[in-house]
Amino acid sequence: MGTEKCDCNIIHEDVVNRVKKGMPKEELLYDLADFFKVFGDTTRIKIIYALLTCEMCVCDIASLLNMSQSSISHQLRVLKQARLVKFRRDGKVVYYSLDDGHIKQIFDQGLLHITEK
Amino acid sequence: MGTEKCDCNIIHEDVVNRVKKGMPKEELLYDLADFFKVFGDTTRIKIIYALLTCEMCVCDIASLLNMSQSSISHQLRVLKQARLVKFRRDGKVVYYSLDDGHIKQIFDQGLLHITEK
DNA sequence: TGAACATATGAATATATATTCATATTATAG
DNA sequence: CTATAATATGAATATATATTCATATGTTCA
Repeated sequence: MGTEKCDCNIIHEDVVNRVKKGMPKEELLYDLADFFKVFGDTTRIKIIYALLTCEMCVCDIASLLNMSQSSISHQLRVLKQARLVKFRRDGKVVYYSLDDGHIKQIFDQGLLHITEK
Repeated sequence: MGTEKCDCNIIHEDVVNRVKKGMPKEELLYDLADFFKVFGDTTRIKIIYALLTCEMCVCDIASLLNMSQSSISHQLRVLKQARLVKFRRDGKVVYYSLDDGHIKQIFDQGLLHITEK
């Protein structure tokens, strides 16, 4: 070998091989990490929580979180790209709302973990 | 006011106030983002997926993922701090395993989202 | 048409974080 | 006790990303 990145011996080769077989495809794991990355930011978490109550326009979200319109808009783009929010335009105003049914359940599972013990 | 971070007008003050009331505490939202941040990295996702099958030692995980022992150890520390993995020592070898019952469900919800449509 | 407003976005900056490298710690075997 | 192996960890580096700033785009209304 020689070009192994791993700098230690395989202690349990059978285990490693068995686990390797059960691992999902690299790409799927990458996408999954990318998906959770979206939830890994306080601002985005707050936006999502707000939208759990009702749809809101960009200004309202900025007011609610006391943050700049620009930063909210940037984060809404991230949420949009992750297909977590959708929007509708009404004149000058753009209303954002949630576009995923799993969010609440994912949040609840997360809350279960952090409030546990 | 004047010291408002938000640079736009509140268009729907009633909505903002209503949503504000429903928002969880700042600290909880921060903790939740911190929790999901742990899942937002491919290496950690892979480690967790591996441990879903069975407990593994550091070397085995490094071999499995073809990464250095050090980086795996660093990431295991993150997972440990997030109370997502636990470990037991057997001589020189340290075995890691999952320490949370919600992980599988959270992953499944995430997979539902990314494989949808 | 043009002024005003809501939103979007590119670039710059600041900050967070993943990996590497070198080395420390802990345990076993001889 | 010493050499070796498995793991842990601090510091440095490289990379990702959140926010800001300036400005562009799109829409309404006078």
